[in-house]
Amino acid sequence: MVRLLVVEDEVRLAAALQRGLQAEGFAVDVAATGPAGLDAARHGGYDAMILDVMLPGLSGYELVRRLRAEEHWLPVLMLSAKDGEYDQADGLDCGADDYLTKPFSYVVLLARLRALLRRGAPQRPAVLTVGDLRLDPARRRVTRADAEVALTAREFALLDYLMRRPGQVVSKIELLDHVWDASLETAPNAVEVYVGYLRRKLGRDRLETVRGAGYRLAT
Amino acid sequence: MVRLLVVEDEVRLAAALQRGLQAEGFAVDVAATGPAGLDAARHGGYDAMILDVMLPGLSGYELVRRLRAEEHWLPVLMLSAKDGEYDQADGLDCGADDYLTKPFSYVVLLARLRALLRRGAPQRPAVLTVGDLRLDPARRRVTRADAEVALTAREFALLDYLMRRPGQVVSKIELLDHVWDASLETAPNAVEVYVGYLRRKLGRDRLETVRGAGYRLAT
DNA sequence: CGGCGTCCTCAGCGTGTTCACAGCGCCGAG
DNA sequence: CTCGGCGCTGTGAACACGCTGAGGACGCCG
Repeated sequence: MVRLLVVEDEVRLAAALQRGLQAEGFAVDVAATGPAGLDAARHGGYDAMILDVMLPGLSGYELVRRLRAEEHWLPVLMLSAKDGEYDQADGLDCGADDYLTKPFSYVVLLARLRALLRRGAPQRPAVLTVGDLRLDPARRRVTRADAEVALTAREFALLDYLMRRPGQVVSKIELLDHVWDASLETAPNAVEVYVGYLRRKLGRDRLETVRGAGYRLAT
Repeated sequence: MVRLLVVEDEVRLAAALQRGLQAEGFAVDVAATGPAGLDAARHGGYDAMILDVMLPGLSGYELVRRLRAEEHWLPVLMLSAKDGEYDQADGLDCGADDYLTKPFSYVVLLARLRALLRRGAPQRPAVLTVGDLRLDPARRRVTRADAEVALTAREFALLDYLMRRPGQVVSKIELLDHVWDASLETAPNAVEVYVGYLRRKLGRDRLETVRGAGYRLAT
């Protein structure tokens, strides 16, 4: 499953992109602001990003620059209403991999996107990393300090969810909603049980419990 | 009808903005000082605010910070003569949604404003900061002078409520209503007890008691 | 059909949290 | 100075929360 991040503040365009790309078989997440996009790109384990230049909070240019400065090599396809030579040059200079001006043909977008994915990013780690924990969503593999850890489906889903929110407190209800899908039918105790399993396999202190609030993955 | 609030003390610029934006079909009110702007933003039911940083009475940074602390999520476009990266970062950290440096192009202002309105009000609870106290709701972490402070659920909720109203006197009844949810069943003494706990952990002089009225978080 | 792995419930236990209580100190009024 | 009221705090008991081992239900595979 190829995972894409669309950073676009115009709601209709974002929704259209999401629908279209999902129909092509991509998993698509959308961020609506510069800061939100930067954060998602940092931690989300995406295969590529489609990035608008005009964003609230942080421009697309600045977003790519910061991303590259932090040595994230995620392929970036920039979208812009401007079409001056200078603007394109600016975008590419900032570290984008390709540049498309609005209005653009959807077919062209798809073609360029595929080209980008084919090319890939040389140094790209398509895995989530937190401390010495690594989780590869595609291969469904988890390693801790380079040693493989065998997880069941549920354990994997739980760890996956937590690793996408490192350092944040996640409530049991939230976990039931997103990892279990059926919060009403499952007792919150199930979460405690599975946190226990993960702790046994990953180390006692990786998962902090915040009494009365939820759990937090230590960064 | 889209309603805008312009907070700008420079009369000529304020008038020019008002005229220009009205010509675009917006309803525009102007406030000339920080306190007046804060008050208008609180109670005016505006769709967005254009906010100068340099203001008499209360800086634009501080204004946004207070607004966000009170959980008003009105889109804010900041205007500033400074253009250092740090100033921008400061503005955005305080909770502004976009930032424009003077002198700015009127067309750019309009475009950004529209982008802001398109997106609507953000649901972004940033970190609360009062003095050297920092409270991060998402991570559920509290630090005092960069040292982490461990709080129980109740202590955290109490501090959270007070930090959203820095410098204001909050009565025990109000605290029982909002932090305890069951004011009838709990004695007001519980508040005194927990204020005591917080004082022990955060420092004696952070929480002032206003005899006969309530408590106030020192700014 | 039996063995196996996974998922989840259940009940008991330890522990941290919450809060009532009561005595005391401080502050302001008279 | 005295007195009353308000707020502070140490003590302790009830309680809620989260952890864990045991085990039942279910599906899968030989």
